[in-house]
Amino acid sequence: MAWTREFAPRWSRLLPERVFPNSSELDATNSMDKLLDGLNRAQRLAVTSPSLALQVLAPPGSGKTKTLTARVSYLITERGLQPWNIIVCTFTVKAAKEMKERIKGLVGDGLEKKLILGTFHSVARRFLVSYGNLIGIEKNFGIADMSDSKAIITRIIKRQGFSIEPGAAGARMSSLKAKSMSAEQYAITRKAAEQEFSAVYSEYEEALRTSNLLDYDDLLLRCAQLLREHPQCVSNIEAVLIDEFQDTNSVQFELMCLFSRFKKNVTIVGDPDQSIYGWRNAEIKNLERMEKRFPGTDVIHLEENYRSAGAILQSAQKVIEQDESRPSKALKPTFGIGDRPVLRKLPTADAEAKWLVSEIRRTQALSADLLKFNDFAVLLRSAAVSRHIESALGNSGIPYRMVGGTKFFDRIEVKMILDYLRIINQPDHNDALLRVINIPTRGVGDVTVKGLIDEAERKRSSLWKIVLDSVQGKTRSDTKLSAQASKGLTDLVNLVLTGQKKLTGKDDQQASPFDLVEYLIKKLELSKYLQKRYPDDYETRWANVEELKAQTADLTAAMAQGEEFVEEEVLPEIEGLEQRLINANEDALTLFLANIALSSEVQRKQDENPDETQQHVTISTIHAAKGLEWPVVFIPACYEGSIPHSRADDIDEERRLLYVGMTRAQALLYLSCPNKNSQSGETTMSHFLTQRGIGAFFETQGPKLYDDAVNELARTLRREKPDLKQLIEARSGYETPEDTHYPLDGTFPKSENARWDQGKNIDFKEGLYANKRRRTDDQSGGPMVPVAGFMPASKVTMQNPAGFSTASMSIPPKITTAASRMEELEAVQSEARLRDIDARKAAPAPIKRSKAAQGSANIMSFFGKPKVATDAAPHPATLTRTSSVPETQIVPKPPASMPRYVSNPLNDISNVSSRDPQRNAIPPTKPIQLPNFKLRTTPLTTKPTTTKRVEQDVTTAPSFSKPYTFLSSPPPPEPPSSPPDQEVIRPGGGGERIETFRPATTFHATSVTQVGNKIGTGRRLGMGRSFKPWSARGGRGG
DNA sequence: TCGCTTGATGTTTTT
DNA sequence: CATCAAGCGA
Ligand SMILES: Nc1ncnc2c1ncn2[C@@H]1O[C@H](COP(=O)(O)OP(=O)(O)OP(=O)(O)O)[C@@H](O)[C@H]1O
Repeated sequence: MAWTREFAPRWSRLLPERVFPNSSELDATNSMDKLLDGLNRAQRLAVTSPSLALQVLAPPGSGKTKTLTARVSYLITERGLQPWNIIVCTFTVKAAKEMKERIKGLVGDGLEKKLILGTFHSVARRFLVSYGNLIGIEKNFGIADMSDSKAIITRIIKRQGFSIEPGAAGARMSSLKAKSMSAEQYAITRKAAEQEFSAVYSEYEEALRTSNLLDYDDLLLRCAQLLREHPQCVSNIEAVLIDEFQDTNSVQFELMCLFSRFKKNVTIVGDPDQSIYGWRNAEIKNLERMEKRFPGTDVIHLEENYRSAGAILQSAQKVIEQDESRPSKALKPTFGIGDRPVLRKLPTADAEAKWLVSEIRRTQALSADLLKFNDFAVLLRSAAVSRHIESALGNSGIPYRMVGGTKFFDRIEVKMILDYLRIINQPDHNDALLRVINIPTRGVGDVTVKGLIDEAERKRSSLWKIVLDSVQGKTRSDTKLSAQASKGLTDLVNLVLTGQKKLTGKDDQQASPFDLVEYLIKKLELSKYLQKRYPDDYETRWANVEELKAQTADLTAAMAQGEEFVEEEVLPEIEGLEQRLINANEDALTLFLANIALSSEVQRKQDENPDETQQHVTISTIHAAKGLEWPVVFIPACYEGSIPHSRADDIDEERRLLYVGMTRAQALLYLSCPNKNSQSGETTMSHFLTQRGIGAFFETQGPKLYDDAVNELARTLRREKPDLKQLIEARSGYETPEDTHYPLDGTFPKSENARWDQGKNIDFKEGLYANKRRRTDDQSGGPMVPVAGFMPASKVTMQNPAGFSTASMSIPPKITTAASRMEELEAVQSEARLRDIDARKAAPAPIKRSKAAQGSANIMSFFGKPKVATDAAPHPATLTRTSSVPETQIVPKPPASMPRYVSNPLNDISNVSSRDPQRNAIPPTKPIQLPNFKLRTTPLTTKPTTTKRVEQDVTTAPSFSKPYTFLSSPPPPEPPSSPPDQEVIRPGGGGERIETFRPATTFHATSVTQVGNKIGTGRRLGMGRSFKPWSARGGRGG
């Protein structure tokens, strides 16, 4: 009996069959050739599997993502599914972008855009925008980002006089929400002790409601609710595909089920070993739950690894195996064994950074430039440890880009403008209003604000309404306003109302988001405000404002292109269901703001031929590196407390994190551990790397890179192997062809004193390190390689002007875009920094390093590339979608030469190109179909006022051509002759070396952009208090 | 009551 | 470097 049950539905669990390939047919079908090309047998089976529910479980580098991509294409081209009936969910925006690109390559331009593809959150948002009204969600709901949430929580706790910590409360609420436990439910089951928390939870939800906001969890929850109550919203969905399934939480799982409710066609790929989001309530259990929920789920395992050299896999395996609860699985290399990974000990974090740079230089040189900057990544447990590395890279002129860390849109000066936009878009956004109600200061102080808030609370109304009423005198406000407060609020109200009017104005009057930003900047006298508020910092901050302008301009231009933006926003039409129409300007603003909230990282697709100058080393958190790969990977700071992180509560997850990091490497992997961290605490190497026997899997120093090693490296990377003669030349011409500058035991070069060497964590390594230890003597202390960037530099990687462009780029004569403006401003800064350096040389007091910089981001990527309108076929009407894609359509060939390897996984991040003239020149706007939309033909042109302002600033600063000269000349910070020992920390000096300058291309997460390699180093380091030698501040130190 | 300065404080990972 | 509390002058 059981079997009938089981058997019967079996067939119904198969895909409707157009082609039902068996294995012999697999390679036969012609149109499928391209699809299956470059896939192994298991992958092909997965791609063409007739099962409705399919799990592809496989270790890193086995081509899961590739397989998923191919399956999407297969469903479209071979199974005849319409792309708009397919939902593809990824975990990050970056992954979504990349997948879209890959699918585009397989199914041809256009189709991929019609997929419902994005992160869970963005897909959920799309549904809520279209159908939210069905469950009482107002159309213009905003998204509460983390700072919104935190502000709300803090406010509640403060008002109630509770003692719980806002951060913890937030995390707990999120955790409850991720499990669909509402405030009401929680209130019922709560323990007495949790009363406070329960109250905060309820009030938080209430606050979100009043502000018409959804937080991240709400997006998922409410979407699930929508689909539960109105399943017809997904009645068209024929297939659902999920990437990185191991990182889904239970609401996401439910969403997946709901999406696939009708056809029950689900493909997921994942790897339990790579589950690193448990802290965000991801549940690996979902794998089993899926098997239960979709009886007959097929599981396919992929085994071969196509990414990494064998030795890397072995070491990674050795790490992950330490988790004993894990079923044993092997990683099967398809490449040669390669060089063994390196596990390197160094004296300090600073030395570690310098060593890292020297290894980049060395490997580049010895491989005769087989490796470009793009091929290197530095992966970190936490962004905080990036500083040494950033400055070391910067000091040697290596361009880099930082992913993660403080985000562009979180910078206060940017956030401030955004908050105003949000208020204009949605005045009831209490917290946005609260944040800027007195910024710039307009005479509305704490007391007034408090009074207004209380009143709002009492009347259960929004802050905006109270303010509006009291200003317009409709209500005799309960709060007495001082004359100045009253005036200030009136100004604010007028500002917002005018903004709204502009936004909704009719036809010609209608303002684009870009216009609005300009309007705000002008009306708020932002420049003046920033100057006053941040005198030392003004240039940077203003540059950020300019960047925001540029971003908005990009958006505006993209929308002027028309359809794409609407297309990505709208869902397919479903009979009998009304969908909210999208097209007006207001929606553009809403979408713009939403995308900012949903993009921890935004990136732009890089042009096909990234020219050399865009090359950069990537610095990223391990989390953000998931799913990516690089030829050479460094994982510094492998000590207890960093990885596993001291605050982590799941050690296994930390181990997996290390595993994920290690498996990003294709050819070379370096782990390293400083004996002292930057807080000058002594460190113990991560116990993941000190297990018995693991030492055998690592080398203690960087690879020697003789020619056969380089050749193998080339093979692993599927690149052409360098000429032998070149290799020999490179080697003989290189000063330090071996990684021997730093003693292998982690002591300082030439220093006999090894007092930190005491005991505990060396015992087992003793054997390993013992015989090599005295090698130290050979080190006559040759010049540190990192400095090479400053040298005349004929030897080292001179192919790469990029490394030096930081220093030598010149500012293009007369461009008036925000971006170029910014470059000038940055130049001013470097000038300032120079003065700083001089000052410090004069008075060499130890200076504390200050924290890293900002980045910028490009929101544009959400709207597609602002390409010049080409001969593109006229788009079918986007709002009413008929099946505009003939099934017979033959899939266009992919770009003839799909490179066999993906040389740079992060290509898509780049933007540098985006700042190119091409981009700066606003694409010729072709008339759009959207009736309501006002065209801007020259959005990027700086307004005269701005220009003047900036020019003034520039002229008050000394000529800025100087810094560049400086940067490309011999290293100033320390006498070039100074032996390496100089960097030894003087006991009691408290000091690390003084930073010389803040490297050029710091990009943060979000950051994708332009500030690019072109800028003469914008960000400052070591500025902080010490910066401003000429200012009144000086005296303190002595 | 507001605006500004000063000093003390603190830092995982991200949709 | 950002945030926050405390304190002072207007
Ligand atoms: N059959 C194959 N032949 C050659 N190369 C392949 C094959 N399958 C995948 N690759 C390559 O292997 C690399 C890893 O692929 P992919 O990113 O899809 O792996 P993954 O399983 O998703 O990895 P991760 O779990 O780390 O995200 C890519 O460079 C991809 O092009």
